[in-house]
Amino acid sequence: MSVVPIKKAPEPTIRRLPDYYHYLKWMQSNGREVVSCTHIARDLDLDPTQVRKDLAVTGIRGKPKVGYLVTPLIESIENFLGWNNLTDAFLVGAGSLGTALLGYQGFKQYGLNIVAAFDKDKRKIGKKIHGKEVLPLDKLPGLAERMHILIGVISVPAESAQAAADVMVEGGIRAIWNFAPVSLDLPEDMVVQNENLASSLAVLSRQLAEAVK
Amino acid sequence: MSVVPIKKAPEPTIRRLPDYYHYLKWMQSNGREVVSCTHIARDLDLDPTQVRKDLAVTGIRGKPKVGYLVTPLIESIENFLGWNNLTDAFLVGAGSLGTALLGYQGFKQYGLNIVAAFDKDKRKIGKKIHGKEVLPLDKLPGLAERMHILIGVISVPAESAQAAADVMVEGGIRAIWNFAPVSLDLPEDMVVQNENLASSLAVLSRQLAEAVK
DNA sequence: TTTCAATCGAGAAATATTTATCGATAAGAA
DNA sequence: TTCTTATCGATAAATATTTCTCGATTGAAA
Repeated sequence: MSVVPIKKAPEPTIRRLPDYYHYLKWMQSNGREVVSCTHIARDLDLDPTQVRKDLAVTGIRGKPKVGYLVTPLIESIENFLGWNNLTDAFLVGAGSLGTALLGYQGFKQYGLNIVAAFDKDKRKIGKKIHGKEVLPLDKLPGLAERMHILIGVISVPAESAQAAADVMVEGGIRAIWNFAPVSLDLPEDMVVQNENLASSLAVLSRQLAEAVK
Repeated sequence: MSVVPIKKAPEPTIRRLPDYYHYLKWMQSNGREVVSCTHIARDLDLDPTQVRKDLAVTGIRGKPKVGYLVTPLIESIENFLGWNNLTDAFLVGAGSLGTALLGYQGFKQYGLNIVAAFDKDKRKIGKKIHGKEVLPLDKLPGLAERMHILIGVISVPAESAQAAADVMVEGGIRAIWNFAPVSLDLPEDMVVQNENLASSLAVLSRQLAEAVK
């Protein structure tokens, strides 16, 4: 009965939004001021109607014969994805993957700011990685609560992932970006995204097998 | 008219296969010999029928009342995904992401073996990263052809990605795993998987926004 | 001013994917 | 042996997503 301000969009659409975003940023840096779905579709190898529907979920409206104004469209996507303001996050697992994630500056562009790293390995604790100190894992709940951290990144081996997730839940974290290849057992109201390099590789392998058969 | 040995499976199914695979490996290491879709579904939070259909694409057959034998099921998935034998790959872009990918031992489990890295930056050329020498980019086509390399990994910044892809095409590479946030313009018969961290982050951001609204 | 072409937005149709239903089968208990 | 239960495989139904169609709108050219 209540008005729902955030209507749910299809996941495939949300997944394509960053592609549009990068494309539009590119257009913008080239001085382009307007762009139509037809062109976006051609360049990104998609269906024009699909592009139109995808962009529509962000609330933007285009003009017939012209298309969309690039800058407002970018803002609309940023706003829809919450990429216009930084959200602080904690990372657990300062191994090679964790180190790479800590060093990747690009996340800021996507509204994610990893402010601290945690590990249970005493040899790693105290070290600085890309300017961020590695803290003992048992400090996470207290700090997360105090700093109102909402997002956690898990980059530990599969066998430690559930424990890392539990600590995050304890600290009041609401969303987990999980790079470990396991499915986490979490309370209903938690949000999870499993980042699965294996999945993409699976699709690639399969398509390659079909292509060279 | 010809018999097609490799039937095409839905992409969502292929993407879930690695999850089953990891789960089954875990079951196997726990000494489990049989497992049913019902159990897999419960543990992985999926629909039992969906699990059954997914596994069926790999060609396995289960037994009523029992389920599937774990080991043959694992082999069936490995076989379907081509993970039972290593495919050599080249990587272009020895920056921080490239370094992380070169250091990640897990890919071997997924049939991918990165054997060499390439970069156009002279300061990086000649260096060894995780035991693999960084070679000049212009050597790629010749080497790829000679070594019959089929898979290329792109971990360069967005603006260099198309050039990297072109070099790969020139060297006869057939499948590209693209970590740069751009859509590549490639010949029809090339296979591409865009690995988009931004996509997952987009979904995570959106779900978090909905959850805390 | 009128005509034309490009594009949007909305809704319909087509396709893909997920979920439900049901008869058949196999293992173990009665 | 017969009954019961868990599960499979196949098919049908439901849902989600993509693609198509078409009238309306806008800007630019005639």
